Amino acid sequence: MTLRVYNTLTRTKEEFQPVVPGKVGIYLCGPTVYKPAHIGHMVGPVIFDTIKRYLTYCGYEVTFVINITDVDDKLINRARERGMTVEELAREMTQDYFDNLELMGVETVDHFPRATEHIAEMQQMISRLIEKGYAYPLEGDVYFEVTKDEDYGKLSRRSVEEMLAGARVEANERKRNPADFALWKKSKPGEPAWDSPWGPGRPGWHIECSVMSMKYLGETFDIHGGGLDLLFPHHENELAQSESCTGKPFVRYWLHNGLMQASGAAKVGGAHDRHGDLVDQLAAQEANKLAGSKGADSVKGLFEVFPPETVRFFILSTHYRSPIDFSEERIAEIGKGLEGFYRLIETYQRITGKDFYALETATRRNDSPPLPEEPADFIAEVQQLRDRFFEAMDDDFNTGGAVGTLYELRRAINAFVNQRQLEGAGRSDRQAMAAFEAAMRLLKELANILGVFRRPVQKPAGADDEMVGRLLDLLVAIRAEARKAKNFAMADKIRDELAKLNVTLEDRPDGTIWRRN
RNA sequence: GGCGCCGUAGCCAAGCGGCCUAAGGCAGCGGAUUGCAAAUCCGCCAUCGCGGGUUCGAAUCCCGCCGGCGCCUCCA
Repeated sequence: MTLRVYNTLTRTKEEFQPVVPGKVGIYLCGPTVYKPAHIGHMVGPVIFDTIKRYLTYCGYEVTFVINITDVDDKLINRARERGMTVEELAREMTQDYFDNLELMGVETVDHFPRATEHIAEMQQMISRLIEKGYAYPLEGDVYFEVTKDEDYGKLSRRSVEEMLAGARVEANERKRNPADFALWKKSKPGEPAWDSPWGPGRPGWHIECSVMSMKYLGETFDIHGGGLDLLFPHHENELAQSESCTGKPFVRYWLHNGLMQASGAAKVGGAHDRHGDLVDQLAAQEANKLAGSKGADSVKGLFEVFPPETVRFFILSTHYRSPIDFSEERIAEIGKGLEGFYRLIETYQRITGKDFYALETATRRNDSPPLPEEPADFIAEVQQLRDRFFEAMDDDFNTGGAVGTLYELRRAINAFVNQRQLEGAGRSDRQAMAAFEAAMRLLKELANILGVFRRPVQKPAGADDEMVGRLLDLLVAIRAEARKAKNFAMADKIRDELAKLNVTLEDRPDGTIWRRN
C-alpha cells in the first residue's frame, strides 16, 4: 500500500517519498498572534496533526513545526490600541493559541519557533541573498528581486509579466520591480526594531518561514502546509528566496488546506473582496455574522457551546483540500453523529468493566495485534473496514472517507453485540467477548489516528454533580420496583418527568441507565 | 480583468475511467426489539448542475453553458 499526496507544486497526486528514508519533516504556517484564534486557525493544525499521527502510525519518524509570527504590522497596531507592548500582546495571544490547540487535541507539534527568536538567522539569510545578487538594499529596506529568480511563480503558476501587467500602484516606486518583496523593513520611530547591516528594522513576512523551516527540518524538507490563501504571495516568495539562497529544492510536497467559510458566503475572519460591489460585501458580512456568531470570532466562544472534539471531527469529516462551510447547525449535526460512538464506548465499559480510554493500543501499524480468527464473518467485516480506513488515509489523507469507515465499524460492532447478546447472557461467550474486545481496540487504534475518542468528553460540570447522580440512582431504583410490580404508570411518570429535565432513561437487558443530555 | 477551485439524495459528504444499478453521517419513513419508551439493529430514500464529445465502458477524461467560491492586499 502506498501513500499518495496531492502536491500543489505539480498539481497532481504523487507517491509520497521522503527526502530521508523513514523520516518526515512537516512545516505548517502558523498564526500571527495579534488577536484570539478563530475557528479558521484550527483547521491547519488539526489536519496536519492528523497527518503526523498517520505518518507516525505508518512507521515514519516525524518532526512537526508550526511557527509563531510575533512581530508584524498588525501586532504593532493592535498593541498600540490596547496600550501594551508588542511582546505582551504576542505572549497573551500565543497562550490563547496554545490553549485552543490543546483543547482541539493538537498535541504532536515538536517546535513552535517564534520569529523574534530568529532575527539573527534571518539577517544571515538576507545577507546571503544580497551576496548572491538576488536581493538589494534600498534606503533601509531590503528587497528580493523577483526577476533574478528564473522560475519565480512556479508554485502559484503566475508569471512575472502577468504580475507586472496587473500591478497596482506601489507605495514604494523605487523598487526595481513592483513585484519585488521586502526581506527587511526599515522601522519607523516607536516600532520594534533590531539592528542590522541595513539599519534598524524588522524582518519581512516571508523570511521567517524560510529560516525557521530550514533550521528545524533541513534545506530540503518533505511537507510544507498552510491555508490555500497563503499560496500567493507567501509561499511563492518563501520558495523563491529559499531556493535562491541554497540552490536546492526547498520543499518536496506543498499541501494546502481549504479555508473555513461562513455558510458559503465568505471565509471566516477574512477581508472582503475588493471587486465585489457594496451589496455583496454587506451580504457577505451579514452571512459572516450569522453563521460565525461563535466560532468566527474566537474558538473559545465556540467551545462554550460545542465540545472541542466535535469541532475536530467536523474538520476531519471533509477532505482537507475542500473548503468547509462553518455553521453551528453543521457542528451540532456532527455532535449527534458522535453520540453513537460515546454510547458504544459506554456499552463496552458496562459489558467488560474496562476503561475504554485507558486501553493501550498500537501506535504503529506494525505493532497492531492480529485480530482473533473467530467468528469468521464478523472478523472479516472488521478487517475489511480496517483496510478501507487505510485505503482512504493513503489516498491523500482522505479523512472524510476514513471517518465513514469508523461509522461502519461502529454499526458492525453494535450489530454483533446485539446478535450475541453481549449485554445479557452472551457475556459468558468467551469467543464472542474476545472478538468484541478486539474490535473495540481496533476502533480506538483507528480513532487515535484521527485524534478522537482519546478521553471522555467533559460533561457539563456542576458542584452538585455527585448528589445529582445519587438522586438519579435512587429514582431509578424506585422505578425498578414500580416496574417489577407492573406499576407502569408510575414508572412512566418518573421517566417522563426526568425527560423534561433532560435526563434520558434506557432500560437495557441488564439494568436501567440514565444519561444527562 | 488574470490565475485557480467547486457543483453527488431534503442537508453535509466519500468517490480520481470498469469493484458505482454511487460509502458514510444528519433528517425522514417502514420493521425487529421493548410493558411502553430509549438505545441498537434491519430495510427504504440519488443515475452524479445542464448540453455535447472521447471510450467497449464516465460521477470520474475533453469542450461549451449555467451556478457558487478562492487568490491576485502581510487573512490559517
